[in-house]
Amino acid sequence: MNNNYELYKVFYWAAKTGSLTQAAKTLFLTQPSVSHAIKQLEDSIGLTLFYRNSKGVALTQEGAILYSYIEQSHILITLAEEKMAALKTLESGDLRIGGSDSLFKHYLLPYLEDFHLKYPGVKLHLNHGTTPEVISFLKEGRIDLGVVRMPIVDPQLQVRESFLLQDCFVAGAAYAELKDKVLSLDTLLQYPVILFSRNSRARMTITEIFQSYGYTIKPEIEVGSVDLLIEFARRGLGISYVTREFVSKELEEGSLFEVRLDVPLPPSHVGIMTMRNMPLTSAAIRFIELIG
Amino acid sequence: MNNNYELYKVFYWAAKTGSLTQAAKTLFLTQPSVSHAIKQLEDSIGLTLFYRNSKGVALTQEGAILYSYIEQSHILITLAEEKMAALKTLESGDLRIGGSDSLFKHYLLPYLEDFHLKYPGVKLHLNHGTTPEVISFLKEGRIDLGVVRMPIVDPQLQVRESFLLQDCFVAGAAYAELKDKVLSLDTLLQYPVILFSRNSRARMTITEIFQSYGYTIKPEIEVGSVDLLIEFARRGLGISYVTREFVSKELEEGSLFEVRLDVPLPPSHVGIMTMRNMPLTSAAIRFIELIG
DNA sequence: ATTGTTCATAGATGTGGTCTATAGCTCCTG
DNA sequence: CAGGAGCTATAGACCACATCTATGAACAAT
Repeated sequence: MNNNYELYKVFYWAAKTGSLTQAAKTLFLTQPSVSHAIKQLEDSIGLTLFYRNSKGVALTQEGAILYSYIEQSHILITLAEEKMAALKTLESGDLRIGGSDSLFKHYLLPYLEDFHLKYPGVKLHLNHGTTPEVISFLKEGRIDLGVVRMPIVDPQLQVRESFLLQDCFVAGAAYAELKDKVLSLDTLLQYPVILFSRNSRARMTITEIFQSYGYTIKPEIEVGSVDLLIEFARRGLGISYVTREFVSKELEEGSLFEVRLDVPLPPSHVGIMTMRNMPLTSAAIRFIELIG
Repeated sequence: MNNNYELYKVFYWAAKTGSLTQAAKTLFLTQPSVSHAIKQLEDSIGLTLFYRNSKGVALTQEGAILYSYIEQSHILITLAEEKMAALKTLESGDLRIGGSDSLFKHYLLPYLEDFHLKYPGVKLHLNHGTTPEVISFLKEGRIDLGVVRMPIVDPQLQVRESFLLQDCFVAGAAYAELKDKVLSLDTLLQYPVILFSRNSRARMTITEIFQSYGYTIKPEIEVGSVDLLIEFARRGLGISYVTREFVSKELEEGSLFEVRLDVPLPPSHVGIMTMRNMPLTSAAIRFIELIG
C-alpha cells in the first residue's frame, strides 16, 4: 500500500459530507472523479470504506476507523496551511537579529518599533555581540540577519549597505578651547582620548587611520559601551571617538561638540548581513525592505 | 492554497532524509520530479521551505514549522495504513454477531472458538436476542451478521442457508413406554408438552404444524431456555420440543430418546443474515466462509 | 584538475486523473 | 403508478500535468 495522499483528501470530504456529490463540489471536481478516487482507495487498501445508497454514502466500520485517523491528519494539514499563510502575511513568525547594543539602541530602535507595530504577531529576538560574534551567530543559524559596521568581507555572507554613519571625535565643555579649531592628528594625541574597549569595527578603523599617517593612537581611557563614551566626554574626562549620529542629541543641545580634524575620517556604512544562498524568512525580507 | 496532499508526502520525505535524491529513491521517483514537487509546494505556499546546497537540502525556519505539522500528519496516515492492513488480514478488528443463546451455545460455539484461535486479534461481540430483535440489531448497524432459524423473509436482508437442523420431541425415562412407538399428533397431545416460552421461530413452527393438521398444541410447561427444555424432559416433567442436534449428547447417552411421530416435522436451516447491499467487514466475510 | 556529489532546468513523453454522457437504483410525489 | 429528482457506478474519451530523460551548474573532496 503506497497510496497517493490526494486520495485521502477525497476520502475525508466524502466521509465528512456523507456524499460523493458534495465532496466533489467541495473539491471542485465532478462526482465521477470522486467516485473513481474512492474506488481506487478501496482497491488499494482492499477494504470497502463506504456503503452507497440513493441518499449518499456512509462509512463502513472499517471506513470509520480509517476516518478517525484521516480526520486528525486533515486537521493537522489544515493547521499547517493556516500557519504557513500566517507566516507569509507576517501575522506570525520570528525575526532574529544580531548586532551591537549601540546599533540596536541608536540606529535600529525606530525600525524595530515600526516593524513591531506593523506586525505585532512576529516575535523579535535581539542578540547582541561584537561583529565576529554576530557573524558566527549567522553561520550557526541562530539569527536571521546581522546589523554591523561595514566593511565586511566574507564570501559566505551577503551584505547590503544601509545607512551611512560618520565617526568623529567629540568633547565636552572642559575642552571648549578646541571648539573652533581644526586639529592635526598629533595635536589630538596630546589630549586624553577615550575609545571603545572591545574589538569593535570603530576601534579598528580609527587605529588604522592613525597608523596610515604614521601615528599610534593610545586611549587614556577605554570603556565598554557607547553610552559611557558619551558620558565620559560630557564630564570632561577626555575626547571620545563616537559615531556622530549617536550623539546628535548632545551635539544639538551643546553638551558635546565635534572636534574637527585636518584629515578626513572616512564614513562607514551600516551593513545588513545575511547568509549568502540561504533563503530569508518573510519577516527578515520585510524587515530589510523596511530599513532599505 | 488548495494543495495536492501528495506534495506533502514528497515534502515529508525530502525533509526527513535531507536530500531530494534520497526522497526520490524512497518514493520511487526521479530526483527532478521531487525537485519540481518541492518547488510547486513552495510556490503555492509562497515561502521557501528548504535551502539547497551541494550536500542536500535543509529546512528553513518556515519549512521546519511546516514539517512539525506534516510529520504528525504523516505518522497518522502511516498508522491508518497499518491499521487498515491489520483489519484486512484480520490481525485486528471486530466481529459482532447476533443470535439466540441456544444457537450460540449449541451450534456456533465451535466456529467461534475456531475463528478466535485463527484470528485472536479480532474481538468477538455476541449479542443474543430473539429473531426479530436480531433483525433490528442488524438494521441498526449494531451487529455485522445475525444467526437465526430460517425462513426469514425481509427484502432488506440477505440470508445464506447454513446448517440444517431438525426439531423433534424428546422424553426421558419417565416416558420409556413411548420409546419404540410412533405417535400420532393427537396421541402426543395427551402427554404434557414442554415448549419454549418466547416467540421463537421453533415455537411458531410447531404451532403452525399442529394447526395445519387441525390440532392446537398447548404446552403444559413453558420454559425460557433450551437448557431448561432439555433438563425438564430428562426429569420426566413432560415431552420437550427441541432441536435434535442440540440434544445429541443426551440422545447418545440415553438420558433422552426421540419421540417419533407419524407425520414429518420439516427440517429448518440456520440462516446467516446480513444486510443486503451493505458491505461486510473482512472479519464477517471470513467468518461466514468458515461456517459455509 | 578530476571526479562525484548535490539540486535546477528544459523539453519530451505518456500516464492517469478528470471529464462528459449515460445507466441504474431508491425514494418521493402528484 | 408513472414520473421526477436525488444519488452513485460505469464507460470511454481526452488532455493536463506529473514524471521522465538529458543536461547544466555549483560545490566538495580527492
